[in-house]
Amino acid sequence: MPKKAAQIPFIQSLDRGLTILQAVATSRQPVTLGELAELLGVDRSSAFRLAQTLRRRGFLSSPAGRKDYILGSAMWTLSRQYDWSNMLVRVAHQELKALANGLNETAHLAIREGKSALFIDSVHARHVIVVAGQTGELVPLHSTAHGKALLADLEEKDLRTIFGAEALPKFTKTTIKTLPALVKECVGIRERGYAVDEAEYMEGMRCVAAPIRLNNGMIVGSIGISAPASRFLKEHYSSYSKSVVLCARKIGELLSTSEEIAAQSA
Amino acid sequence: MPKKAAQIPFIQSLDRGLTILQAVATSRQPVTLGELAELLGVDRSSAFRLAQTLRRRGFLSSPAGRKDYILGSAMWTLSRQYDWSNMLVRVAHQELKALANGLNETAHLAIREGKSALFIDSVHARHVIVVAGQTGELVPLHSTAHGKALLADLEEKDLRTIFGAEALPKFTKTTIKTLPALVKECVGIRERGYAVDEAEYMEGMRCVAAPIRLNNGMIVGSIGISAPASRFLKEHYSSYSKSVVLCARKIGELLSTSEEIAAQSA
DNA sequence: GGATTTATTGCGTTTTATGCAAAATGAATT
DNA sequence: AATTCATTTTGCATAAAACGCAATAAATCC
Repeated sequence: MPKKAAQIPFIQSLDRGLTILQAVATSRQPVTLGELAELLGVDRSSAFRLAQTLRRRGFLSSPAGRKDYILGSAMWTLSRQYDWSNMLVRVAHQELKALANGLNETAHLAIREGKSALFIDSVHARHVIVVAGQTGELVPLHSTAHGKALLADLEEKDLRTIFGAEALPKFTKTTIKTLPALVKECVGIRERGYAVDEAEYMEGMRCVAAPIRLNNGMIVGSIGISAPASRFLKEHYSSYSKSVVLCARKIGELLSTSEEIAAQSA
Repeated sequence: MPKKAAQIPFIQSLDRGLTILQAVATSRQPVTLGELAELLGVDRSSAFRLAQTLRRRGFLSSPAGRKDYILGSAMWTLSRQYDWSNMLVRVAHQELKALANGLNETAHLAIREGKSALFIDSVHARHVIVVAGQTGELVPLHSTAHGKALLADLEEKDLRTIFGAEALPKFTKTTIKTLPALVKECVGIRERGYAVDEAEYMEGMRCVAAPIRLNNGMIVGSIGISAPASRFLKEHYSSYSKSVVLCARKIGELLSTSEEIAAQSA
């Protein structure tokens, strides 16, 4: 068999360590040494030394008095202190630009922050007066396309945790008023793949947004197009949403840089 | 380096890979190969292969068209899907028990979840009627000792993000009413190291809680003691708070299991 | 208390990670 | 466009380190 010349060099023991990390992270139970050894197909002693290395650095930890492994605080610290939004901006900016220029309207990139959606990047089309959504702006989750796209996967109980028992703040006639209505909206978004905003936050504004998903499905942000209803007509929804969904998918793929693993030989 | 002579076996290349991860995570800029090589004190080619291994697995990634490294989505996924509260319960339960038994009152462990504090574990003292705070209960952040302890490090703008512009929900006469008042309260908590609840959520209940911090200072949970004011007198604050703060610190140390594996003997 | 499982350590051997050097790539300068 | 300089990437021989084996220690189970 002709082997692909471009074999990515890789460090076995580091790779094994990462496998351990992922195994421990995805297991609901603490993971024992034996399980790790079997998973990697190596001797217990090897698994032991790998796990010890991870523990020394705080990437793994053991429940008090136990020998098996759980994730350590280093993982927690690392992921929390890292500026993920910055990474998202970097990766998505090109696509955002392409989207805005392709449709000649303003495109936004948003993430969830607390009980709001936060615009972390935007590209304004040329010759178009900017009407809304500066970078850095916080908007409600339940009354904007971006916000709803970010909520798309949540169940009723999760939504209740976020919004509590109070009535949802009302901004316009079309703002979603109740939690059950929001739940239904989320189902629709999951089915269609995108969310719309029919002047639900600002009068006279329309918006389409799609959730950006990692390859495991997790929603990490949203991308969308907004414009005054005078220019963004109802008949545009079909084509705009297609572009937005495609763009969101592309960004998701860019974020999930695990393509090369498939190219491996057995 | 005055590092403890470690008989702990460790895998060099895995350890180096972890160093890379941490370096990339703590850098605000993408990190170049040269920087990694220098940091590790190895040849560029070695750093290259380590970084490639991390990238293959999605732990690192490169900005579009660039060669330097940023954190990859695997880190994101891992830390998000892991059940951190479960880990916290495991690590803290012994201490929680000791605290409750030592003071003979109910002790709680809480984390922040959205705009609420969530009780994830509790130990009830013997012979004491349980009055509040079952595991799984959600309570407001601004009107409970646990909630305020969890907010302690936030600045005004962060608090505004969480609570929005609306008035803070009022539960009792003593509930904190305004955001500026909450900001001031947070400053006090940072100085004292603990938060108190003077019947701010439930009439007739007192509570002391302290933030649990990782060794880098990040608040990841809170621990505290609650009881009816009839039994938890004002003059108890001094001693109770001392115990609670100590307990929080101990849990924080247990979570930050960076080096002290040697201490786990016998 | 003995037996069985699981975790840990020591050691010789083989694998593998490494540094070197050279090739490719890319950026900057003229 | 040609040349330089810097950085990334590949090939390879060798030193180093990771590995499995086997022995020992610690836990767990009867």
